[in-house]
Amino acid sequence: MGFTNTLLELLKNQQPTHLAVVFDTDAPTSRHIEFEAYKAHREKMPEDLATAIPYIFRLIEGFNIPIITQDGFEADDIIGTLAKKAEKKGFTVYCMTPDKDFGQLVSENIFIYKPARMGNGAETLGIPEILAKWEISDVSQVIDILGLWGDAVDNIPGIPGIGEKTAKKLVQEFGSVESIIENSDKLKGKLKENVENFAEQGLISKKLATILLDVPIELDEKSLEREDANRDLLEPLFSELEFRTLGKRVFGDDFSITDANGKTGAGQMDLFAPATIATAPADALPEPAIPTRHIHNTPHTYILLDTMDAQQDLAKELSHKKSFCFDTETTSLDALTAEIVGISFAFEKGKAYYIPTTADWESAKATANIFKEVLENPLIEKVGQNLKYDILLLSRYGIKVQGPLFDTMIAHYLIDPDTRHNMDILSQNYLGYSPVSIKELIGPKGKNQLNMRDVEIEKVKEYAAEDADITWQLHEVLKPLLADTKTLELAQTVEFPLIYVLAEVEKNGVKVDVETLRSFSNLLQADIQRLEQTIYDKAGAQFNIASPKQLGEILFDKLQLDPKAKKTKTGQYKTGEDVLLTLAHKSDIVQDILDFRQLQKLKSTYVDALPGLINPETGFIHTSYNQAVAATGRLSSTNPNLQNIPIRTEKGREVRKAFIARDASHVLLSADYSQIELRLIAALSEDQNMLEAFRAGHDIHRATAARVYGIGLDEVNADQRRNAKAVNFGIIYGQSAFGLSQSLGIPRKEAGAMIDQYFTQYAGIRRYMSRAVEFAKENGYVETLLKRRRYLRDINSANMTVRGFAERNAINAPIQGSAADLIKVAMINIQQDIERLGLQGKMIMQVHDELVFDVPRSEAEQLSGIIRDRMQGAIALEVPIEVEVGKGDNWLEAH
DNA sequence: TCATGGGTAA
DNA sequence: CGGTGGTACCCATGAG
Repeated sequence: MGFTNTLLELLKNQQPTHLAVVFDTDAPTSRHIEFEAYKAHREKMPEDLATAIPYIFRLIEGFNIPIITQDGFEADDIIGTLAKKAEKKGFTVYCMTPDKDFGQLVSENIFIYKPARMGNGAETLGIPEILAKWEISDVSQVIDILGLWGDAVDNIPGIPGIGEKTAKKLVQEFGSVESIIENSDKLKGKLKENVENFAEQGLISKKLATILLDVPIELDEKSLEREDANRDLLEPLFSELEFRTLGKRVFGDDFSITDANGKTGAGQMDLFAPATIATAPADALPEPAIPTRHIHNTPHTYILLDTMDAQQDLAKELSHKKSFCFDTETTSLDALTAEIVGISFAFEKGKAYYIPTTADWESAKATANIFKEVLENPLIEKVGQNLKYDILLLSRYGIKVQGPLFDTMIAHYLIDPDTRHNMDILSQNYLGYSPVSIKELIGPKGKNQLNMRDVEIEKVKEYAAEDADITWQLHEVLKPLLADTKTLELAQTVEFPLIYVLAEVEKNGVKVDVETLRSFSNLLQADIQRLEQTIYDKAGAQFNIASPKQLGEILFDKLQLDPKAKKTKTGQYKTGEDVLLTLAHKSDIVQDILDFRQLQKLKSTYVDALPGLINPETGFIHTSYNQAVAATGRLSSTNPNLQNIPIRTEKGREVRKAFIARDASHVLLSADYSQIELRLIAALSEDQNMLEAFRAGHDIHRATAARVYGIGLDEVNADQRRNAKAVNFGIIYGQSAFGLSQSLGIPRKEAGAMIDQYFTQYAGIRRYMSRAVEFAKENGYVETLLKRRRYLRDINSANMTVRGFAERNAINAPIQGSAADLIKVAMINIQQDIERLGLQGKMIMQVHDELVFDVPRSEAEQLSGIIRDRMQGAIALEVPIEVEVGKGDNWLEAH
């Protein structure tokens, strides 16, 4: 589908006059001959391509596209050579292939064509885009970066210790791999060492990455001229593959599947996306690459309002608007300590206002309060980028923002969750406009970075007003895109209203008992020291146990615990928990090390870190929820991450005891969805057996064990239940038989048999899984109950690992994402009830399937009921939803 | 400051 | 034949 879609889109958008598809052949190329490792890599090409290729050829034949191959040369080289020749003849050339492969080729007439992803228009990458993307001054330097950094996909090694950032920096500074090697004396330390020791490898990598432009092949443009598609060939193919939508797109609505049964093989089919080359005469090119727009070459009216009269006039004007954009400039990124420096407003393209405030808190508050009425007006929509920040900030100034929201960051998160959503990138991509960088204003990150307040007001005005202007413009672009992707409703009914709830939860904060943590810390410290000593004694040496490097050397060099010890890619021994566990029987030092690690982790990450995160003003911990990072729709939590507080081990649970109610008159309520993901998979798959188990109120893991082992419910023993539980969870994530055997410590065959048996019993679930993958292959995305989308661009990849990843996501994203939908709806409804009823209880945490509240004892019962009802009733489903509500003085008791 | 290895949660 | 569930966050080390 990747190939098919891309092809259709190209034909439609670019309307190429000439087109060819280029393939590799089996014949060895110079790279194979010169570089052994590369050869090995290339020969590993998956055999399932073989099943796909017949379809591909039929498709290409159906579209009447010539195929070009050349023994001894790789497709990229052929395309490169032809592209250069075509360029000389005045053609505009589009290469469809990853940009890292073709970056070096891009020139005036050669572009990389990137097909549209849903919600994202098709792009052509020209010189400016490549330069910006790679941060280089010349397109040929793409291969220098690959020479240094390498490329895992194509098995190009690069130079060890040099990642993407370092590679870019070095190339910026020295220009090429050769020059870096020549000037290696200007480098320092390990970097210098690596460049010198691996110079040869760097050069080889560069050569491997270089596209050859001297393939002995002629450009016969006559033979590449486009011809009409051959319907007689394509129609049966589309029918066979069940490409209904595509068929309609190509042949119009009268196309229909003729034989729904002839679908054998479609499931395993793999349509890969070979590089294609499309050419069109230069004068027929519809749109030239747009030069980057920025503040200096774009007309704009940014107005500084520094008198109260002018500010009041603006406030009045805003009060008549249905919608406006606002943005605050502050002294810090932390909304709970930041102070306002100024506010900007925008409501028409190209025009914005900036209102500065003084450093004095009261006077800043007075200025902000001029806009209190419009900001609190429940009928006016507020547009912004990351509005949660502004809402939290303003709440500290006594302004309670109300009304519908439109957050451009979250809007884009719904349009395409896997990409980035910061304003600069959105502006570049959707407006073709490059905003003033914050770095230009306050300097680069570091100790010398200025405070927004230290910057000249004129400059801040330009920056701040531009921000509001861009955000306003983005909102105009993104809103229709939300509609196009059918996510507008999700945005307006769930994600945007949730912003208020999250702001509230963050503001409420969690109380932690510092004393509990301090004394626990001391206990841990004593244990850690004892273990340390034991380990030194057993090892016969003192070393830093927390250093994987030193630990590996002790275990495998000195103690020789495993002659076949595995190493990481940097040559260190692997010392992860799974590795150590397999060695536990060889020496009891291993268990000591594991214990040491556990305690050390607990102490440093939780016990000692949490007190430092208490806000001195409030005495509470205020985490920050990010609503736009997890591609499945889940929230994430930072500073601290309250979503990974230990619970599985005895000692870990101690940490939870330190999370307490705000005072003796309050208690914590913890409400937990029970097995929500399994219930959702049952509902989505409509598997009758699993639905029945839930409806009957059975323990689902026990019920599964009974089915898988073919025994009665009460005959299930603990082991069988444990195994069944592992399968249930494995299924959700698309775990393999190998994975299951690992996590259960049983032979792979046994695990495989269990999975087979599972699917026999729960045939609906197997059907759901293949349906999800099919849907993704057909549509390029999957969706949740509330139509939250996730695009899976790799779903048709030829690379088994990459494709497998996409396939697992196709199965998992709707489940995990629907669970996220559910709890988000519940959160909004609960918060509404709390406000409507004027309750004092507060929502203080969300942990994916759990909500925690800090409530007056007198409200505990009433709120428990509300919470349970709202969580159970969030979305009506064909499966009963169970919520467990617990109560206690601390989180552990409540959970 | 950055990369790496490791570990925690749902 | 080898590799074999995912995401997100945070910590310490080691070298700059």
